[in-house]
Amino acid sequence: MPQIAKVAVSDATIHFDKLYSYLVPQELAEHIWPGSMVLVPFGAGSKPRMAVVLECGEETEPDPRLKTILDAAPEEARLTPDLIELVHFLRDRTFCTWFEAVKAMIPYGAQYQPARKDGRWVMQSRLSRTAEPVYTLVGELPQKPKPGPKQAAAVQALRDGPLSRKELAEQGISDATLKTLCEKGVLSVEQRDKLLDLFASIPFDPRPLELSPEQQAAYDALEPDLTARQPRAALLYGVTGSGKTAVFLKLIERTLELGRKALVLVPEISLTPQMIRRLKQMFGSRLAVQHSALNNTERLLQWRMIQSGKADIVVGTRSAVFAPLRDIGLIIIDEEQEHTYQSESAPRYSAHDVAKKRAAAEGALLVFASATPRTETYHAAQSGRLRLVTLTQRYGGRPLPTVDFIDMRAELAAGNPREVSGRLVQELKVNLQKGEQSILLLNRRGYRTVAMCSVCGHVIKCPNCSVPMVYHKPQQALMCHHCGHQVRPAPQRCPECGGKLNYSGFGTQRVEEELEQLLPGARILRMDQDSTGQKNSHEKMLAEFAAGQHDILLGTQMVAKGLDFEKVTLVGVLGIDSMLFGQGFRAFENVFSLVTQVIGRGGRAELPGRALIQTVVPEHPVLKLAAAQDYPAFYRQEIAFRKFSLYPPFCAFCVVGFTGKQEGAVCQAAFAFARILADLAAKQPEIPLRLLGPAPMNIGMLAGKYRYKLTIKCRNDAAFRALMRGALDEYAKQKLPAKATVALDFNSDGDM
DNA sequence: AGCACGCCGACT
DNA sequence: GTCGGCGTGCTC
Repeated sequence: MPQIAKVAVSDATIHFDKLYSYLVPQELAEHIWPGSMVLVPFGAGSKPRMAVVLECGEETEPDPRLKTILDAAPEEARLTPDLIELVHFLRDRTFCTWFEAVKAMIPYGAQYQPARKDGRWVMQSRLSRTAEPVYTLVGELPQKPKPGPKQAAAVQALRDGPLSRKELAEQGISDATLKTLCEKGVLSVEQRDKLLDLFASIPFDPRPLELSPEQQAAYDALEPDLTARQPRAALLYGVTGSGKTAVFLKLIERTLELGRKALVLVPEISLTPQMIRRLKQMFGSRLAVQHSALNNTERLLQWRMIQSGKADIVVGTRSAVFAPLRDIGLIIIDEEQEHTYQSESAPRYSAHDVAKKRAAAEGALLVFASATPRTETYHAAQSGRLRLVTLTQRYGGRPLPTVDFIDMRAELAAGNPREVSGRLVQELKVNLQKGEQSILLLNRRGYRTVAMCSVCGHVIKCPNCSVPMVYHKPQQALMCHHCGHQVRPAPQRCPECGGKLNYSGFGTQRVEEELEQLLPGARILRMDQDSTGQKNSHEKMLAEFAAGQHDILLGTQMVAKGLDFEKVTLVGVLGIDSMLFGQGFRAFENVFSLVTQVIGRGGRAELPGRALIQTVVPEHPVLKLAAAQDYPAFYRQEIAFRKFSLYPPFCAFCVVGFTGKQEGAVCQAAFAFARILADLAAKQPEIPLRLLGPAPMNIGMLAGKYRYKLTIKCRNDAAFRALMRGALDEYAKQKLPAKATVALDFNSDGDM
């Protein structure tokens, strides 16, 4: 009986994304299972495409038009049954295509591409180098023919132990130097699997965990949920500096004792090194890592390590939630309020939802942790759907920093044209004299943030995006922060009327310059996307600051996170108002979280901390509550607002986005979809929903594409999703989709 | 999205 | 009479 495989093909769009049946050739029969990556002929030209098998079966009389699978990948590239289940889950929840879901779960290196071999189409791994040369010092450097400085440096670098070619290259030692030294017999070289090298420098140094009574109580509250082997979820709400990590470590330890595995998610790469360090010290080499700073090979090898059961703990960013771990007993989502847990491109999933699904499937304990949880999460804890565990004491009983507001209206009235207030300058000087460090937060990069005509009021916007362009001093150019478009040199005259352009608004570059003038000799470290361009520079900068090489750390929200700095006693918050009045229903929550975090950076060790917040609305309740670090009060206020305005958690938000190059077509598509949806919804009045729009998105044009949205306040359940699926099918039947692309987003805070 | 099939204007 | 314009429809 002929074997049939149903596959999902790559590069499908939503209106032809379905499972296609193919004949399985005899010679591949052994290799094709659900989850197999295969190569199939597709379309009129039967061009080879990548696909993944989702169902296998037999048919007595298959459709004679069926084509035959060309090739299949080896077994190690196969999706496990639980990941196949997640593919279905993602497609159902995020309205992505089958293959988009598959791609999100498989690292690039495990993906394949079509290639031509001996006149046949085969699939080829995108990666071939899984090993790298490692050099070991085996002899002394002969002094006779005087060695060059590079050779000496190479020998010096290898005194502490073997290093890989990549690590040596980072120190400026070339292949040629290494080759010569090998020929001289000073070094030996061997090929080594790359995965053995990752984090080898961190020593295995387990120490018994000492928990404070409060931490122990938190652990004791969570431990029964861990041993229950049932789906359980909890919120570990702990104020900044209360030592949530110690509780995580204890829980992980217990998970491993139970013979199960642990998955730890962190919001961004810059926070992984610390988590890796602590886990590695405590648990040794059975730790795998998944995040975007790994190169493709590293990522693949870590992935294979997980898949083959050689990892007990996985730590990583959002996509690590798909790690092919088996028998997961514990999933931790640290800093759960961070928006990086939401994917902003297809599949538009949230790590929370995937983690919930996995915890349910595995009978695992899922722990959300934060000092400033999302309103939805805290609400779930309040209503008993999550176990609420609280840590209220700062480590070592340290007091909260004292917080003062600086009224920038008064500052302006007093004639200070600068962004940095007189009071803040005074305090910075005090810190400089005492040799203590300061952190300044300004969540805007660049030098001048607006270029406006003094005559006609025209604001220079990006030609591809409807956002003002920002002047960057190093490049002497106007730059678009969305698409990267540059105008160089920055114009002096209005392109509309020829009037003089005024540059205003403050970015980190400008404030850095002001501080240099006001505090001559101060060592200022500016940290933003422009200054952390190269790989690892972010980490290096934080390490330098921690080592006391700078007096002031000035930067965007990246300064609010990361290492603990013992000598920081002053925190300044600048330009927070624009965020406070920003769009999206999460604006207050985001401000509260950011301000709370950055204030918490100060006064961590012996020295007490203080913070200054510059604002034109010092009476604003969100700022006041952040200053008091009073999350429960903030929550009470926010939940009331959410309830009154019908925002999550009291409803779900579904944003349908329409993008395309012709505004007319995009707008028309949005209205057509709204019509279709309204008609369908009218037939099912029992499904609660409210349609808002269509309307242009907040950024009406991005990278040359017009953007419209249709917002639906709804209940995100199976009935609603079925309704949306129906609307999309109907929409696809009409001819409009050619000119506008549709995308659904259930995680949005009002825009896309 | 690509690609082929299909039915009307300017070329040999 | 033919080459090619891109409208329409399908992709196992």
